[in-house]
Amino acid sequence: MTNVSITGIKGMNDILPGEVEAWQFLESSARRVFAAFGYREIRVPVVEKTELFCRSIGETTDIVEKEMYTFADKGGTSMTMRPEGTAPVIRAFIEHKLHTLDPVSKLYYLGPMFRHERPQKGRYRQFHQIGAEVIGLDDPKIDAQVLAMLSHFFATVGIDGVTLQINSLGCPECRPAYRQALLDFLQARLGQLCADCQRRAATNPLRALDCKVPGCIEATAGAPAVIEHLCTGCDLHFEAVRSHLTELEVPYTVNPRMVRGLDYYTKTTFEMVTDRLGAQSAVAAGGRYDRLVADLGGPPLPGIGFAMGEERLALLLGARDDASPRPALFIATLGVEAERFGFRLLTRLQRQGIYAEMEYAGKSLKAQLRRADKLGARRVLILGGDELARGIAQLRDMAAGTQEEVPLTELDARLGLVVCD
RNA sequence: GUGGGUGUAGCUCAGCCGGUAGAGCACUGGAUUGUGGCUCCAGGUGUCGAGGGUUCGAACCCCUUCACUCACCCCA
Repeated sequence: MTNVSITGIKGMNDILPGEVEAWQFLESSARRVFAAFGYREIRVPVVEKTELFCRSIGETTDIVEKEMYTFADKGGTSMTMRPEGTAPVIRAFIEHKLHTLDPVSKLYYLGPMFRHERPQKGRYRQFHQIGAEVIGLDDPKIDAQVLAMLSHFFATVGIDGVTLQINSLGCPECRPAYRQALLDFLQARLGQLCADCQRRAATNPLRALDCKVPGCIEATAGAPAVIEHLCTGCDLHFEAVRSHLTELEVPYTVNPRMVRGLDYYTKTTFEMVTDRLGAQSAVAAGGRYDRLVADLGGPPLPGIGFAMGEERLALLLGARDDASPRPALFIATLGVEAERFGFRLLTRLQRQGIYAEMEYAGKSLKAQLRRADKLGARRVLILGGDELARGIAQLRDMAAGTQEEVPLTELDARLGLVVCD
């Protein structure tokens, strides 16, 4: 209201008490699930040299072309707030030669990412991802295992209504031929395509397959699919992934039109999609990147990974029961003496890990009880001048509405306090 | 970057055809000078998002601007 107050930055949100519990639940669930599959956490900086993202994500992607928070530091180096997590993780992997410790690295990370886009539902400028990467294996079994883990995570946190879609993008061997086939197909129907798709035909023909304009969906209905143009190696790999998914009873559908926004993907790609997020459909996405480690100057190791959007997960989790903590004891006092006694007792309880509250503003007993009720306190200790004089306190059970007199000498035992302080 | 919607009390919102604001919830106090929930009573701060214009008079009409929001593009 006051026009002088400082507000937060557009698209960068505060996560308040009441919301943060869902985030903690998602993060602890992810840690537990990932640990069981052998992943270890890695923490990397939020800022990297700009070049890292240009080289990994691709110079001509939207992310690199117009969505990065890039600035020059005081030495003049171009720095960028990370728009995704895989590139920094691979950079760290290479820099610390993690492949010399173990031929296979399974890593996970979580934290904020930054993209300068126009915010909307499920899409923010600072958003948070939970991601995992496996480096050093190209066996289709690991593709299936990654998907099994992802799918299990959703089951664990209780998010349903999501579907796993998979596709294969081929490799540098089979992709050029496919790209040409698609290009020929689109060129022949250019007139039927929307303006955006006509542009895409020139820049990124795969995107035309993803267009939502009815005319384009119709025009591209018979377009060649990547998975029909895979080379033998990629085809065998994809078939093996599929059969392993069936063995592991991971439900999935093949979406031959699935497209990636980052250039480094090869072979298997996948998304966890939903129709409950407004215009956003992907809650998690990832794929194989068999060239990336080498492209960034590391050993020629294959990799596969995914990232989940934490805001999107939280939206799907929906409003959960308010888990605000309830005090085990509320201390209500009347008079200076009693207040002093109560304040000491309060601190002793808190030091022993027992959540206790009291009123600090010297209000009426009625007001104190009202606050105790609002906080959901299970019991209230009532201490007035009368009680102090008699060496007792009233211990009230809020749910039952009953109370009893407890001698002060027995108070510690009744409140579960260890006797020596 | 482009388009739509919405801005009125702490929150959710009402406010007709222009006559300078209301309800519910929440909060505080009281009914009960020391006993919560239920009930009843009382209590109010709004620069009506901001700036300008039309008018005797604007929350309402016009213009501009900002914020939020949804969607396009694109993506987790």
